Amino acid sequence: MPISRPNFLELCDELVEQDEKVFEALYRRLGVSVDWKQHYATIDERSRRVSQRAFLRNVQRGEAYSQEAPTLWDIDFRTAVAQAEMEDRERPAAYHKIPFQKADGSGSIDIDTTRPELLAACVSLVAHPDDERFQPHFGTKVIVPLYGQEVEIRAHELAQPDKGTGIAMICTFGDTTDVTWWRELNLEMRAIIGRDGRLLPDAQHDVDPEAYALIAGKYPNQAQRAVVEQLTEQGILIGEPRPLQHPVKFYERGDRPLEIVTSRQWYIRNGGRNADLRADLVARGTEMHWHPGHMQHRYDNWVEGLNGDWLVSRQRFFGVPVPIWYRLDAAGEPIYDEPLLPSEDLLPIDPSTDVPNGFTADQRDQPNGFAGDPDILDTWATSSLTPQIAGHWEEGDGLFERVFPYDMRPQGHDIIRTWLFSTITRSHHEHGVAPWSHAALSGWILDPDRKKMSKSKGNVVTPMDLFDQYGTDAVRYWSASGRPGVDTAYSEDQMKVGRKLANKLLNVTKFVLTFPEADASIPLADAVTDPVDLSMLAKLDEVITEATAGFEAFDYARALDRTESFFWWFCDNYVELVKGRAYNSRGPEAANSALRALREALGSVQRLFAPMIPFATEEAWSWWNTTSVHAVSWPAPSALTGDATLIDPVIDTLAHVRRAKTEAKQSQKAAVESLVVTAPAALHAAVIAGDGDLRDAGSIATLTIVEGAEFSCTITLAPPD
RNA sequence: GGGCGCAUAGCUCAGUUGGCUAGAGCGCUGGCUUUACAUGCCAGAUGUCGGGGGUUCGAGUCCCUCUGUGCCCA
Repeated sequence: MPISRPNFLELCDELVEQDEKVFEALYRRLGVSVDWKQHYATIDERSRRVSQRAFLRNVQRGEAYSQEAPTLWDIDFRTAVAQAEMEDRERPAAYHKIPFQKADGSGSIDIDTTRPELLAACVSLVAHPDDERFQPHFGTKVIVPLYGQEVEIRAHELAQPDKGTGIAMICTFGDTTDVTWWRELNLEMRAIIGRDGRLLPDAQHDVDPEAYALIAGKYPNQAQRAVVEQLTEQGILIGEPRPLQHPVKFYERGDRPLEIVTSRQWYIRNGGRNADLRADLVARGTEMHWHPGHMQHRYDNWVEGLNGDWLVSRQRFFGVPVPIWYRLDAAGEPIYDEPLLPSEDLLPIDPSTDVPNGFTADQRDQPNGFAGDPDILDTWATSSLTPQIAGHWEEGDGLFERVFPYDMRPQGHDIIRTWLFSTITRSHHEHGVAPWSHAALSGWILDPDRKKMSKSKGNVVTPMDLFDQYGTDAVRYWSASGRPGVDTAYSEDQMKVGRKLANKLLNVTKFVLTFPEADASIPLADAVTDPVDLSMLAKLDEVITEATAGFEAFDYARALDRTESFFWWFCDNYVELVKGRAYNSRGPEAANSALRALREALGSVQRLFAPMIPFATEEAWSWWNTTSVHAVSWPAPSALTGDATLIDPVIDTLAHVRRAKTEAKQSQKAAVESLVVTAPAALHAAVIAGDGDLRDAGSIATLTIVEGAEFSCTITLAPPD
């Protein structure tokens, strides 16, 4: 059923609206804290306006241009494809050895080709200029088998002497090297493949029409069979075809090899044809910090390896229209050199329905009238403007001036060559700066076998089910434990660990809050007096410092790791150690020191964990605060005078006691008749400081300290009841 | 073929300018009904730090080389 572009866009908008709701629900569930009033869709009105405005500016400054040129073309999608969307795939092929008779009758020259079906498109033979085997032949002519056209033998450095027979045929066009040769050697055009992927119905000039009729209208692979059959029947083909594997260019979403057809397309200059611009864009990359740093190499390699400008027009329906019309001459042919541009205040426009200034609708597609550009801009041509779209560039509200250049672009490393590079290119052209100061590249989520997840493999896991099963915090915990830029294997085991962590946080909070609230009017430094408590807070200070440094270096995994290690130590050792004192075993002042320290640590830990496990921390925080944990300030070190290492021998002693009970298969509650700690004199003060807590935690009747070079404990358990 | 990574316990990984006996979690084994938590607690076993060479008083860490593996590009 035919449908107009506006109607099609309308249907797309409806679908987008539905999908947006699904995604918003997902992101809200994930706990992403963004301003939901600030959303946009890649194709909504503002995005179209910004995209068209930026493109028109590029056109006016000469950074965008249209050109009739050989273009990589997907015959199924019926559209041109940009360099960034191509990939090489190994495909079986076969060398066919074919002799070309010299035009002067002085013998023949053998060539090897994987595409004999393109003999009818042959425009030259080429060998390396230093190749002595062919030097005598340069400038002479040969006759193409079957089709009879005469072509000249040329020299070019890209010809590889060790490939095939060392001399290749140039066709318009078999591959991208053909395009280079064609351009640099100023060869004629003898194209035979059409946009539908079939061989054109009529033979090109100089090509024998009868021979060509046998392959006209066929797909290349069908034509190849026909040509090989002919070559064999006529005894031309030398030997059997020799199979080989070689890389063939595909559209990354396509199923059939790309062909090269000539068409008019829009390009944006990206340095692919200009070394100065290329150097400028590489320099933009050095203006930002890369996380991790080695990702910058990928950017540099990509920019330095570009071999053409950025093809931005696409022959598709859904997208931002190229905002251009063309005047038609008396014969109804477009005058491409003088495109008609809309004024910016009319944007966004659709040239298929809107009429350029000075024309009327009935002049559309009429001689001396106008025609709209039928193409759309590639999705990356709009995505490359996300800073401008999100920041309301030239939308009159002043937001852009406040947010641009941005602090950070977070994205996957697989789209450095597309999203990241194209964004830098547009920002360079439009604003003359790098669009942000930090690029944070995340790795991929791999399946448990460390394979990349993809729809085609069917190994994709969607998050919503995992949120239901393990809780959002658990999924976030797992994902935050993958270091920046490093691929992370999907692991439900890690999610279980995250679930345990969230649960532990809730429980320890509940426990600490069962104790009466200490008098908060007394400064922390005056209330926390016990060296054991001060030591714990000193350790916490180190953790806060390290976690903060981790975040500042974009290493959230490190921040999580340090916080988590401290937290489990805190629960299993510190809390167990001071529990008795908190229960008032040694009087209110001693208890108060522990209670203040416990709450201080809890408050910091909840804030340190808040970015990773936002829901459990918010819940736990709400039990004893009226604010949101996500709105309060980041924890700062307490800067008290504690010695972070003082508590270590105390915990070590407790571990010895626990081990003794475990080895005796006794409960940890079992009574200890006597504990003798042998320790170097330097550790005595620490053990003495922990004496009371140790007695409580270990149910120890008598604790004696003696001097000795090696730390050891002698434990006598009380006889069981 | 070029570029960039990775290789540490059965598994997933940490190990920041080289520095005591290489760590964690999971898993495994054994024990503990302990008044925040059995979604818990205590303890235990497991390593040629991929191979080789070099620098150094000292190398998982730095250099060279080889092997394996992954990504990007041609």
